[in-house]
Amino acid sequence: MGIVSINKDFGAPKYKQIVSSIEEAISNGIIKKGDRLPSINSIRDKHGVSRDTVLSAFNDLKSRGVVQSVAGKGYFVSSEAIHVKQKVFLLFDELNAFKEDLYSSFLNVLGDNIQVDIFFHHFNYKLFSKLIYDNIGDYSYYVIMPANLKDTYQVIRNLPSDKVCILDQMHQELEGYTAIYQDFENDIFNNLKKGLDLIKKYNRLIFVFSEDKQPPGMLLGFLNFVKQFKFEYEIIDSARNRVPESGEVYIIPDDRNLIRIIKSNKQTKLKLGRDFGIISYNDTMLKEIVEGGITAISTDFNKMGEQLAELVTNKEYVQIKNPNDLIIRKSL
Amino acid sequence: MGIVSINKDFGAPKYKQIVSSIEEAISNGIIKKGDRLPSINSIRDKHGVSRDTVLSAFNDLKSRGVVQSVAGKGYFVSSEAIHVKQKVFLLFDELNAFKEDLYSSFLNVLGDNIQVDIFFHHFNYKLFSKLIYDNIGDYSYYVIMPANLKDTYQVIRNLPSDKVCILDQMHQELEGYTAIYQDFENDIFNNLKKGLDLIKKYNRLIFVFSEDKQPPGMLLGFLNFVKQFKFEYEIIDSARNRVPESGEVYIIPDDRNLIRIIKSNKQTKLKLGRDFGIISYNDTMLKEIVEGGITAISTDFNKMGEQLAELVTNKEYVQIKNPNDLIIRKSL
DNA sequence: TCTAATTTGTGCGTATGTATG
DNA sequence: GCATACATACGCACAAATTAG
Repeated sequence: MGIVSINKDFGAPKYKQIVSSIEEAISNGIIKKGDRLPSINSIRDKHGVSRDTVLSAFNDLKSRGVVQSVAGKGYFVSSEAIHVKQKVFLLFDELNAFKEDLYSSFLNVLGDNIQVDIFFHHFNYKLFSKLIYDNIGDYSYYVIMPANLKDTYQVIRNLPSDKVCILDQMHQELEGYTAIYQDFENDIFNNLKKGLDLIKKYNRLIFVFSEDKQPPGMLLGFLNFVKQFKFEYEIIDSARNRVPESGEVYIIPDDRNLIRIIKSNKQTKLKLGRDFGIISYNDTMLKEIVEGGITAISTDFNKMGEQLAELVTNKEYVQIKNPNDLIIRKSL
Repeated sequence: MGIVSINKDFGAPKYKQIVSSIEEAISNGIIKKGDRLPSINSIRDKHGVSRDTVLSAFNDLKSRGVVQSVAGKGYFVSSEAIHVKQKVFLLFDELNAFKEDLYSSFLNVLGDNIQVDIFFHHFNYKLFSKLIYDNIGDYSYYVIMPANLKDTYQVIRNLPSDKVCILDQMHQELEGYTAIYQDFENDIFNNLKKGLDLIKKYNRLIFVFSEDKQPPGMLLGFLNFVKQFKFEYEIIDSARNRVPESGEVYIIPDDRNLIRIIKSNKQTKLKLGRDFGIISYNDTMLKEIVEGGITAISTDFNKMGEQLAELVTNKEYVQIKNPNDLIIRKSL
């Protein structure tokens, strides 16, 4: 295989494709400072392009100080400092408050010369698939939050696997990819266990769980917990029209349901954190002060954003479990 | 046989026949993503139509994201999703909680066959400018939130003015454009006036105003109010290290400062809504329940999203002042 | 390095049919 | 019947990008 490749990217001019394939070879360490580039004529013959096309590519690199030419000898790499402008494809499920932290810490750690484009699939497989197919080859890195969509591997495998990072929810079929994920099953189990003493004040756990939005691991972890510690429990998919009763603890991943419960409790005389409890999911600033503080099981979205930025810049192959913690406040 | 055929359908305009024959070729798999379309001139010669006719057909496909053009090379199929009838370019300032309502009601009213791409300029003029220049001609409608960036007209005037809507903050230089805006100066004045009886319980107004993020009209409206009703006042740019004192009312556009004030008040014995007051800006769900309810001056973001969707589908030329209201809760 | 061919991008002028009031 | 606006269609000219020889 040669260093240069042309016609991977249909839209780009040929000379730019030559430039970027050489830049890539340098950044991957295939060619190093002092190495000779293939001659102009050899590239012309091998790829069937005009001599001028190769020349304009080399001139581009030369004007930027990446290569130097020596008459009668050839072109040589003179600097490995290529400022490849990176573009990152960031595919979220939906827009919501706690992505603010993730996104802004991601951008802060990334440099200014990296462009990030955001997309949302809204839990719609066809849209998910279209967004990825339409953008194959256009980005230097793909960050994908598959949420609980199934069969995403069928789409994702069309991307270069060294340029993909799976975010938040991990699926078996995607095991081979770089990922920053939450281990929902163990996290909810361990964090409930961590709050066991406080939960024991109550006698009944209500999990507000929607199959469409929440990951299945959450449910499994919850069920493990109630079985192991022999709690009475109930699973409901919405808190609409639900009025809390004494001795109940609500575990609420979705903020709309959180508000429903708190508002409907205004009718009762129950005191939150004494007569009934709430454990929320995904911490946001406002939860620090709502009703004196809402207890939350939450991953550290700032940390997730920072680590993601490091992955994008360093292109390591790793699977990172993002830390998750129980933040105890007055609602429990 | 060529890909394009004209005069099968005598009723339809020629450019639309070209569009649909290309769509048909894509859906039949005759041309695929990455393939080059016949050149404009070749279609003109082959079918004896004007160059302009072919061009308007290609522009239609381009604005829908089906094809992309590369100057000097040709038109290339970039997406096989031919059911997308419109693509909308949506440029926000930053990602934050209340945009959730705006965005989701916008999408709900828009049909399924309209694709929306979101971008953020982060109050950075160079980024703002680059994002627009990079996407000229690629969308059928441009929704732009200039925030308080200056000289945006220099960039925006390069877009077709009938395909642009200015969102939220209006500037004099952008007066000619379709817009859904807030009249910050009058809204803050009128809403403070509406809450006058409650504000009168206190004797000093503190406005937490940052020039970088908040629109200048807000400050003007506030100053009009304190002058007309002879309130003592103070303007600070951050609530960091600020501890509320008795008799103060805080007007707080930014949620981080809101939280700072509420948290720092835990040190004091002051009761919110009696000893000191808070008026927040931009209502979100959680403000209904924070500290028993935070009073907010807020525009109706759901309404804004709905009206925006109507504008995009009907392409009317209007300037709409989005309704704004004082939502009185216990914090005042 | 120069010239040429091809292609897109843009602007201007003109003409025709259709819908609207 | 008349005036106006709009979409459609055509022709021409020139600029800029790409590629080839």
